Amino acid sequence: MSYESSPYKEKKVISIGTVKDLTGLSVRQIRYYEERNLIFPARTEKGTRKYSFSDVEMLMSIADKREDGVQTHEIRKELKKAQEHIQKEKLRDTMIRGQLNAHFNMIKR
Amino acid sequence: MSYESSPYKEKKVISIGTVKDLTGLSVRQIRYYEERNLIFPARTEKGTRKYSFSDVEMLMSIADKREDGVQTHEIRKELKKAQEHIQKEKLRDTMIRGQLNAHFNMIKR
DNA sequence: CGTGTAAGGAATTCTGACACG
DNA sequence: CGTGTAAGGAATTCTGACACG
Repeated sequence: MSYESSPYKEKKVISIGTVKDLTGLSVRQIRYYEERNLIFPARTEKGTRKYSFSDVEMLMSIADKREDGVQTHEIRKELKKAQEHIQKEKLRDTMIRGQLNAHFNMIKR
Repeated sequence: MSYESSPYKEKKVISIGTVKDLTGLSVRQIRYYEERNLIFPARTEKGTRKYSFSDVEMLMSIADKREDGVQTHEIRKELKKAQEHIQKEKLRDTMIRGQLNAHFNMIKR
């Protein structure tokens, strides 16, 4: 109950025009939400943006919040909080693993 | 042990240039394999091709076979066979379901 | 058969900027 | 703040065709 792990969901392969079709947002809006650090598309060597399905979902969530009058700055804060939460979870997992390993090593020797 | 069901794998959102990068094939080759009915990209209203991750995987499999000297015509035949097999599986499932439903209905009444 | 390439045109994407409310 | 738009340029994609082995 923590990780999404479809290999396809995170792959950055969708160009901005397709993202526009998928989300109903304008390319202007899509680029602007990037400027506000809400999404982080990859770039090809030539500089064109590539989005993942995950990015598309995030954009739809942003669109919902914007419709409710939430400002990008607020959305940014929520996002940061969510990311910190994930970091803490990872750290906790790492530490539990460390403890378990320590125990096993004690037993084995 | 029958169906692939990631919602993302089948969605046609990748343009031909990205498919080229993903597969290492030339756009000429990618279009040619379509002409030979080995892949079936979608088209946008403007006519540009859109591929799914599934298409990308098929292309990689085609590339492997071509390297082994298999002609597109042969690959086409294999593909047709595989598709017929899937059809039969679906039919069998449908009939089993029908039988089961018939049984349940008998019991219920 | 399978692939490369040049040709011409249409559609896409990019950036930086001005406009508006 | 959030979004539209016109501007200029670069890169993408499309089709039909000729070339080659």
